[in-house]
Amino acid sequence: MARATETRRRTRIQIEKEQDILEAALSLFSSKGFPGTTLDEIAAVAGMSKPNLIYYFPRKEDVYQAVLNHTLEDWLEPLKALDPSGEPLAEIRGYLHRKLAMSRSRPLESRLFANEILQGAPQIGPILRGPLRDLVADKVKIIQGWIDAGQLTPHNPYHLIFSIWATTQHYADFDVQVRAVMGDEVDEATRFTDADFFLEQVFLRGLRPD
Amino acid sequence: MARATETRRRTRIQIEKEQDILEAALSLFSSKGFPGTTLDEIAAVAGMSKPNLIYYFPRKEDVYQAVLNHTLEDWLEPLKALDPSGEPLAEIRGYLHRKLAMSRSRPLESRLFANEILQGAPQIGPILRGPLRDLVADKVKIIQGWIDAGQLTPHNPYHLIFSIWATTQHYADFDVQVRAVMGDEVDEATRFTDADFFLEQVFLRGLRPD
DNA sequence: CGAGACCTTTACCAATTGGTCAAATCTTAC
DNA sequence: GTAAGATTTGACCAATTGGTAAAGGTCTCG
Repeated sequence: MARATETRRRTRIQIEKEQDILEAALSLFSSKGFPGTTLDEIAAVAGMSKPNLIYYFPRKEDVYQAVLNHTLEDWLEPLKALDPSGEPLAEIRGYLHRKLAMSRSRPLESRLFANEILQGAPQIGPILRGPLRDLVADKVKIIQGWIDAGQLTPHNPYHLIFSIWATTQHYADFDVQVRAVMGDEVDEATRFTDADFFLEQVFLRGLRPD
Repeated sequence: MARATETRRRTRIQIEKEQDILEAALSLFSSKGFPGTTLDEIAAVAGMSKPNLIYYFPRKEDVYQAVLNHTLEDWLEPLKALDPSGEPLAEIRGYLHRKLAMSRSRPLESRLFANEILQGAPQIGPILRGPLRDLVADKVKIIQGWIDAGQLTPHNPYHLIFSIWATTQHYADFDVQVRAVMGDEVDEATRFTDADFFLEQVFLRGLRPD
């Protein structure tokens, strides 16, 4: 046995192949969801036979779980970087900016999570109710502090965070719709530049105290 | 033959059973996606045998297509109701309100579309690029008119519409995450009231001209 | 009522899918 | 170089799935 999770030191081949598998799986799971993706497809995209894939990840769920975990850390990074000692409006603008940049650079990851959550978060439910919840609670406290200090217009910080998630991820998750509605003549750079400008304007004007 | 789409007048039983099927299918497709839903499940929830289900909808895709079509009209209604002759900020507040109310009253429909678009809109792609695109273009023109008249802060109306879609649908599509993060002690009414208040504040402050 | 259309089900099927197994091949550390 | 361990694959399997066939039961309308 040479399972990925084994205590035994990981082989060169093991590292490479697992990487190939995770890449293939991300691309498939993110666009077709868990039930819509087959092991045969993943194996084909990863350039190996199905039994070989199963040699590295014994069950389909293991592949999926691995892809989720592999992505999760990066996903929380933008929010973690919100700095309590920074200037409130600048911090929020920074967060907005990082999150939107993430939607542009990592749309597959965004859609992977969107799929997972849409289906009721069967795998990452505990993470949402644990680490994510704690992280958000922490940042909410920071934002509330800014509000109490009169540096932001009073509002419910939870909904501010949800709104930032929603608006920024929209450009990754609903990319097909955005392009269908705007027309393909609007290129990616323009789309994201305009979105950034719009969101910054609305949120900053909306939050700046009188 | 007694196909749903036949020119023959529809039977009482036909109407009832098709309704049962569409309800069952909506509930399943919206939470498990197209590939994750089986005909056996739909039939079971609809209270009939699989061949009986197939009698009404010969192929799985037909059921899915029917659910989508059945929902589509209602889905576009809130945006259609945006009135060119109304007061700009009141119209936008009204739209925001209707759309959020929709997320609350029809979360299954919201998740159905989210699933469909996430997977690349294989079925409703043409609708997005046709009727939806035209409808949005029309409303964008109206909003642009308000901007030109100095009644709204200058911005790109496309992104305003996307932001309203994103923020309001978030409470339906990512309901599991919202509840996980806020904790279940925050009840639905509070959640939606607070969201409504927050969104209204941010968007109206963000759009009101100086 | 009764005939014809409509509805429903049991039994079945071929294809796909996640996963197993044993044998063959390749790597690596000595 | 070689042996032990790691990797890879072809052949295979049971379960599930979308869908068919045929025959029995039910509704409706004159």
